[in-house]
Amino acid sequence: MKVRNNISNSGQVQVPTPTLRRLPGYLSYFKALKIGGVEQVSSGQIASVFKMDSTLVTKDLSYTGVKGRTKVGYNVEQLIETIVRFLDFNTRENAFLFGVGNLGRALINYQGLQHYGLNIVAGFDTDPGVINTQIRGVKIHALDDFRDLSIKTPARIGIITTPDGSAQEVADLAVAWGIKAIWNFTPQSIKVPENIIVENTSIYSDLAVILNKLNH
Amino acid sequence: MKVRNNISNSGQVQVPTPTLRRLPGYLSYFKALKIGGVEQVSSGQIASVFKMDSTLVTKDLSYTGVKGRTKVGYNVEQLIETIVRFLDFNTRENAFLFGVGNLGRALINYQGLQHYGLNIVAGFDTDPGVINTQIRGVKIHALDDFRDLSIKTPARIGIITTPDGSAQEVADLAVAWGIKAIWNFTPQSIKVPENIIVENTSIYSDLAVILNKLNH
DNA sequence: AATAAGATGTGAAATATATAACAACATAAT
DNA sequence: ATTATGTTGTTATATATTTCACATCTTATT
Repeated sequence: MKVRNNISNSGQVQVPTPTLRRLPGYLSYFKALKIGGVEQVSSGQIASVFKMDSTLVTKDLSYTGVKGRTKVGYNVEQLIETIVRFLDFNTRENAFLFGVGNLGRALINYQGLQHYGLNIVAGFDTDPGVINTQIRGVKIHALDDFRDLSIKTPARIGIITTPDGSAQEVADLAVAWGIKAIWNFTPQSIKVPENIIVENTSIYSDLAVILNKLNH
Repeated sequence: MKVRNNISNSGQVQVPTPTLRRLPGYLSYFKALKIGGVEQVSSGQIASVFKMDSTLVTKDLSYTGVKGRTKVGYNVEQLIETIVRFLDFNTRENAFLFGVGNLGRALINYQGLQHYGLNIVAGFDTDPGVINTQIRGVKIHALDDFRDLSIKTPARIGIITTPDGSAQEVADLAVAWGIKAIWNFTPQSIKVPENIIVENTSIYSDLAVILNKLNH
């Protein structure tokens, strides 16, 4: 008999990916509540904002270990702290960014990522026009300097925002020099060794869903 | 007894959202194959590239109506055409973009969207510095001009790339003047009437998944 | 004090999605 | 021609996720 029950090998509860993907949305809402001076919030309120079932909210939150009080709801401050810690948004994780085009530049400029634990420590490109420039204090290097820099300032995450055609090439390089997880913003599918994590952020998937909802 | 069986009211088969989200990925791969001169591809090949079960690939493709040939596989050209039509990437859908910051600019510059059926016809902002400028032929207007423009050149999709705080305000305006679907790139949750479609593109969700995989 | 009402939290049921099993078939090899 | 093999496509099973039902608890009201 196979037992899974959301328990992984290490004995930790395996969080469903859909839950993991919803938590940052809640978090943003809770932060807005805090700014508005709200101290308590119920699963019903949350559910109505996100148009979902309130018990699903409860279940999602229960994974983080936060405790609510009957008839009162959850403490906003506590929700924020617990979720931030649960998602590792409080730890500082270094990342390299490959491909400083419009999207790459947008990501570096996006202060949000820093507040969510992601520290882009350097950018890389092949265009002499951007090499040695700085964006918000992040220096852009020639791709050839990657090896040296990855020794000096190691990073586990590589963000790929190159033109589609270069994605695989850059990914190979990144993996060769110690990147453990690749965040791929190109639509290109990337082949990596078994132990390397790849997360694809596909704008086109979202577009497909929108168009489908609009037309059907 | 409730019957769902993936059959919607209109009698059409309801496509699972996960399938819908995977199809653009396949499409990109098929386009690359075509450029490489490959004419046939099997579900097994596709599955190995995307590290998934081959029957799931078959199922996904079957929704689009494309037919493969036993022992041969699918015709690449045919796959591309069928998926493009299935996802409505061949129709031209107008969109307004609100908030011409780094991300907004990146999206307008991103030719990809045009090739996937999305036509950003105008940008809006409140910053006098960008109003009346042009990005790749897309004119940026004052937010106040939105009403007039939405009458002249109607669009069904509104893309929100404003600072978080303005998202709701802009969404209200967009809905008031006829936008049917909102593509929200801010982490802010947005309240809209029942009949309006909202699709949230949350970078933080992807980040949460990456960090979770890295650390657990 | 007792009762009512509104909330969390949990275990069971229902639904959705993915995997497995296999039949049907087309091509290549013998 | 016949057999072997690889591949599609479909039905059945397993797993994952969401919803439902309800017990429990906390506060407010009578």
